[in-house]
Formats: sequence, C-alpha cells, structure tokens
Amino acid sequence: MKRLTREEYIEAIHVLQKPVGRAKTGQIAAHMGVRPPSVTQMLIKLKDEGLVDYEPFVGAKLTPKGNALARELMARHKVIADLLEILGIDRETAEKDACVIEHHMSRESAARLKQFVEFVQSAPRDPQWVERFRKYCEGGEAR
Amino acid sequence: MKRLTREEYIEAIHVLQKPVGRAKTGQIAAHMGVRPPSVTQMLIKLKDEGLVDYEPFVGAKLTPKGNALARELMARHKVIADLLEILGIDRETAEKDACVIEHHMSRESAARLKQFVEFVQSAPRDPQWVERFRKYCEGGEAR
DNA sequence: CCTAATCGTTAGGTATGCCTAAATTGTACT
DNA sequence: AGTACAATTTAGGCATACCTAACGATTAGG
Repeated sequence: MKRLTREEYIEAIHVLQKPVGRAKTGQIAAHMGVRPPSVTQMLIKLKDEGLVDYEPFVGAKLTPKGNALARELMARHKVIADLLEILGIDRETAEKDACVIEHHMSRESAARLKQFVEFVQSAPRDPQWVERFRKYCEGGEAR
Repeated sequence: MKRLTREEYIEAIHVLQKPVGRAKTGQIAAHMGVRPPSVTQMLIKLKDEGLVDYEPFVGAKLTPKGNALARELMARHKVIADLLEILGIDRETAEKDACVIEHHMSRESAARLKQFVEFVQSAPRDPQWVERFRKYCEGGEAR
C-alpha cells in the first residue's frame, strides 16, 4: 500500500480549510483515503513541527509556516501538472501524477521544469513544435 | 531518512550483476547507501517473490522475471533522466531525480514522456526551440 | 435537557525498511 | 593445514505510517 507523506497532508489541509478556515479529521481522512485515527496521529506530529494548529475535536488549520509550505508545494504541483498537460496527458491523470511526483524531485529540477512550462506558456500560443508533437503522438511522424 | 523500494534494489542488482553475473551483498549495500543486513533481508524477500536468484554467501542475480522488470524500470528511468537533461539539468542530478521519480508515475504519463523525449531526440538535432529555451534560462527572454 | 447517533481520539497491533551487535562462513597467507 | 581477517548472515530493536476495536466527546431530535 502507498504511504502518504507529511507534505501530502499539508496539501490536503490547505485545500479543505478554505471554505470554513478549518479542516476536520473526517474530511481529511476521506480526502486521502485513510482512516481517521491515522489522521489524528499525523495531525499531532504536524502540530509538534509547528505546521498546523490542531485542536482535538475541533479541527486543524495551517500555521503561517504551514501555509508557506503549502503554497510552495502547490506551485510545484502546478508545474508538473501543467507539464504533463502540455504533453497531452488529461488533466485528471496529470493532477494525480503531479501529486505523487512532486515530493520526490530536487529543487533544481523543479525549478527548471517551472521555467520550461513558463517558456512554453509564454509563447504566442501553441508554438509550432507543440502542434507537431501532438501530431507525432497521434499519427506517425510529422517531421 | 529515505526508504528504498524493492524496485530500486532490482535496478541496483541489474547494474552490478553485469560484470560477473552476480551482485554481492556488500556491493549492493555500498551502491545503495544501506548496511549489509538490510540487503540480506531484502534479497530474501525478492527471492520469495521470484525476482532474484539469491544464494547465501554467494550473491544474487536476477531471474528472467526480475530481468524483465529491470528492463522496464531502466527504460522508464532513462526517459525521465533524458527529459531533465534536455531541459538543461546536469546528468548527475537528472539521474538522481529519475531514480526517485520513476516509481511514482502512471504508465500513461511515462509513455507520453517517452514519446516526448523521442520526439525531441529524433529532431535533426537541437531544434530551434531547445536552443531558445536554453537562452531563456540563462539570459532573460529570447522570444 | 437528555438520549441517540455520529464523529474523534486512545490503545494496541501490523507491516516494512532500516539499524547495531554478535555469530558464522569464506578466504588468504604463512 | 591453521589461523587471522573480511564478508555475510542472524538476532533483536527502532521508526513510521497504517489499521481495528473500544472508549469519550459533540451535536441534533424529541
């Protein structure tokens, strides 16, 4: 089975706390596909590390430090998802893969990937080679 | 600390068995940055799964099944490392990142990335946009 | 208010990969 | 062949993320 990381919990809380300012244990558990006790346990750890403000029976919300981390993670996440989408992966799979990949890459590679995505996105629009790449994927060769 | 996966052991054995046909416990341990007992333990598990042919005090080599898996993993690994290298990451970092990323991506995305790398590599050589991207990374904008 | 259902936490246990220390096997040199 | 050294395995623990079962708190309906 897949083991989730602290960072993935941070992201989940970031998403879930938006509506009401707090994420509840049950929500987090459902969102991440684990059981509530696992969440409680992790929240205690994250609290010890100063990343979340956790109050039993009430819920958790990110501290400033946690929010900063979340923003960084989300940015990295977006880059990877964008890259995969540029290459023709459907958004849903791209999102899913980004989730698991993002935590495992050096800052250096992440930064470079970000530049690449920006480079492509800043192009007039659909630069020729993206067009050609799409064709290359479907039909045979287009070059 | 980072926990290694079965697949990473398979790859290491694949690399190390080439010269002599077998990888020894100590070699694997050194190569992966773990202690010998951890390797022995893992070799026993991999043997139970039919992936390696392990004989105590002699060494380990991949079974046909293990070799097939290794080839698949190496191919995926190469794609990711190639992509990062195309984007300007030095080979060493690219290799390192590929190691940790490859196990966490869907087949779909892996396949698409492979197509992309092939697409770029099949170009006459250094297509214009790669050139421009490199400039974009160094100086300001080049478009 | 007070009980019932729901949600959360605590307690205790599993799986997995890693470690150190000690025992065992293999090897090389005299 | 015998002994000293090196490599490997065994034995016993630690850490981490997960689980189920049982207990405690919260909330909603009467």
